[in-house]
Amino acid sequence: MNYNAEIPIYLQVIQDIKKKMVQGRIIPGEKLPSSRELAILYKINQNTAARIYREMEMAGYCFTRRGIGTFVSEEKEMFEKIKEEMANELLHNFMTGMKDLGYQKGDIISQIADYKEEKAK
Amino acid sequence: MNYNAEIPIYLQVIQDIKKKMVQGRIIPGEKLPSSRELAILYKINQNTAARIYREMEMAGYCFTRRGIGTFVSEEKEMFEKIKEEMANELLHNFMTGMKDLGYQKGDIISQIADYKEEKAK
Amino acid sequence: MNYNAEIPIYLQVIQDIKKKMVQGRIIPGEKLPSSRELAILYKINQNTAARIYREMEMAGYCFTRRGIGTFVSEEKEMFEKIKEEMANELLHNFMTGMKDLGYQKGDIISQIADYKEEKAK
Amino acid sequence: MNYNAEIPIYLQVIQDIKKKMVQGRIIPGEKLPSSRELAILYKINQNTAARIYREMEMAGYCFTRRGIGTFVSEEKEMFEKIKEEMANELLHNFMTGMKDLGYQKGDIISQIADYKEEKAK
DNA sequence: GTGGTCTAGACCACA
DNA sequence: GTGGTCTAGACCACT
Repeated sequence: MNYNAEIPIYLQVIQDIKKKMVQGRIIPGEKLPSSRELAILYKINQNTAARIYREMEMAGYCFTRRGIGTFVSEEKEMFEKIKEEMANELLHNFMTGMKDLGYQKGDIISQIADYKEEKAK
Repeated sequence: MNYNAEIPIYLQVIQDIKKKMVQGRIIPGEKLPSSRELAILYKINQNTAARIYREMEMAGYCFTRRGIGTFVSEEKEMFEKIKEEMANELLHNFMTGMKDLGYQKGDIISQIADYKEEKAK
Repeated sequence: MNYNAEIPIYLQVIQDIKKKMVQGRIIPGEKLPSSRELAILYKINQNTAARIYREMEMAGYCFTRRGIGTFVSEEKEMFEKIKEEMANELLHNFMTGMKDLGYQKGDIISQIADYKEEKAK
Repeated sequence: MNYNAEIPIYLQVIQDIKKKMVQGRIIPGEKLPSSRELAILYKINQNTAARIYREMEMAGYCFTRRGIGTFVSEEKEMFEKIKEEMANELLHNFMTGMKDLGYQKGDIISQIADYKEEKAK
């Protein structure tokens, strides 16, 4: 994983894990890697890994059993909620940005229709 | 201007200036405020203001004449280029994000059609 | 038994055993379960179970006969002493806490009079 | 400040600060000590101090301005809420504990009426 | 081995 | 100076 220097690593990893949840690559109730493993996986420090799980737990994404491990929340509805939240945020940022640039909804839709994996910088 | 605590202020200001260029509120060749003035305008630190011009100059958006000031680049095509670049970046980030979440082009277009200034957090 | 994640399990178990002594559900001289059995009973680790008896023995609540088992202390007065100690500790903690919050004895008594199994988080 | 080894230091400090808020020794909107000062004040590490403010901010007790400092929340109602929460927790723990020991409401009230700064272990 | 806390020390962005 | 993040390394409680 390549980290964006502008955004805290722990947030980038959380984003990545949330994405995996939404995509179904991580399922409700599943055991997550131990914080030590997570640290190795993402090439980060163990403290940072611990912080990731701590924040995710506070957000309700997972829960923890001392000495056993960290587990994905079992509430399936949460996965849908995460998906919607992430989509809304993307949509809002995009639309606000495009309107600031002077594009109207029609322009935007046709640009999307034409969109073919173009590469942005 | 309200700053987002998560993103470096200098980037938010650069974004704002670029937006003004694209919208025609800043025109090619125009003299930009001194970094001291910029600092006051945006309520930021002078170091931050200096950094903004440094970065914008490196990106080719403006140039500096010692003792006179900082000026917007005179190449009009650049304005179009900036607009396209910004739009492409927005589009690419958006599409990549949405596809990561599992949305198809059709879903995305209909969501945009429904979009009505919803507020994301 | 539901364990509170904030407090060490061995302390929670000791508390529980002391409670049983005070309530008369464990009587003076009675043989206590082996640490293996204790571990199963409370769904805890054997090391934790061993620690519990070690700590209780140090406090004088029980004694161990090698090869035979661990027994509740035979001194009946101790049971009364434990009860008083626990009550005093509870009372002291409570009163100190409430006074720190600015409550006077009168307020406190009326709050207790009103108390009806409210649930704290 | 003497720390209880059983409870995380950061929680003990948060508790202490909350107490000061409730007692009016810290008022709404007031600037809190910088994390470096807090570290010295409480003889803890700067990271621990930072964590304290981070958690307090997430709980809504204070807010932060980068480069400026951390400030107590300006919502006065929150102070009352904290006081009630802390009192309820104390009350609940106390009553549950006393009832487990076999005391009835009447006994408890008379013990409180007799209470005179006795010292518990 | 697993989560949780803590310290020490460093670097960054912002004022 | 102020908040924020990160690493490295250590120790604890629990399985």
